[in-house]
Amino acid sequence: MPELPEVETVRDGLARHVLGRTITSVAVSRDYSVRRHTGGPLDFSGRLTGRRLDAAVRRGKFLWMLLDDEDDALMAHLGMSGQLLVRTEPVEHPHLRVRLGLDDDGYLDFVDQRTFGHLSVPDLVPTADGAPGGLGSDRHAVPEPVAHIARDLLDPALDHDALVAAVRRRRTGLKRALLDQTLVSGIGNIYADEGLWRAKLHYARPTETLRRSEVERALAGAHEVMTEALAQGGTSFDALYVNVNGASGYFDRSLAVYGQEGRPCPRCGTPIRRDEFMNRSSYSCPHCQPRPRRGRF
DNA sequence: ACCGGTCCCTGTTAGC
DNA sequence: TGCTAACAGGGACCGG
Repeated sequence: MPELPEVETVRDGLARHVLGRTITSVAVSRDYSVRRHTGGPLDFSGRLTGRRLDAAVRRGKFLWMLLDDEDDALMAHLGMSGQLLVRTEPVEHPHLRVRLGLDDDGYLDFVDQRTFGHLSVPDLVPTADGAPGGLGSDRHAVPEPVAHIARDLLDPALDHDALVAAVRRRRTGLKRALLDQTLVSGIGNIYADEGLWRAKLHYARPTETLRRSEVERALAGAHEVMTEALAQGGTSFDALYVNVNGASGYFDRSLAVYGQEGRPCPRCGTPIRRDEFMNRSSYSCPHCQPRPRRGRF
């Protein structure tokens, strides 16, 4: 599934391929894919037709394109299986949900197998801290639905010390905190597990008992995995999501614990364990990441 | 204000 | 072989 590095790759691809293009037509083939747009599918199409795509911006896994320097934007969340594909021809696709026709006779297609992703055209609101809304634009504004989403680890305007302090003020498990979008955005299940393994910390460590240095290690671990994934996967915009299941080459080669139940830990050889966690899975090394006596899940 | 549980979707895979 | 159930998971939402 697209995690932050993949979304950043898409953002970069949009910035290089469709910036400055004007939308000439909008076709919504699945209403559910625009369910977050308040005015419905017709309003969605109406608000986009004739608009120029001016900048591609990202915060966490939210992505948006500014429209004509005005106070709204085309916003996308790719969910688990969403893809934004730049086409020169109207290619048929079984999971095509929205197609934007562009004034260079090309297309921007939103393809989404599992339809957890969505598009909308929300209004922009000023950022609370007066800094740029995200990566890709200097404009101090974000789409309204993104206003409560925290900055991510790759954001230059992220207040790192404040984040560490906020995590330690929480009374929850460490992994829950890492996944909490209102604390820090863009860390998904895979990156949380991989980051915690690098930091040698168990996911259920209670946040209120963590040392500052331990929180910093956990964040550094997640940052490291993201940076490496970005460096390896960030070159081919069109080919990135050819595999619908989202398994990029990076994940095939580089995962230490995620999905590796029973396989040896790359560091110590102990078989990786899998636990039920928040109705999904957590993978960790029983030796490198000892379970706390009183864990918070 | 904070915290944790539930649900939304659909294609693939595992199991009977 | 054909069916069902489990699984993948970010974020909105809701109740405590």
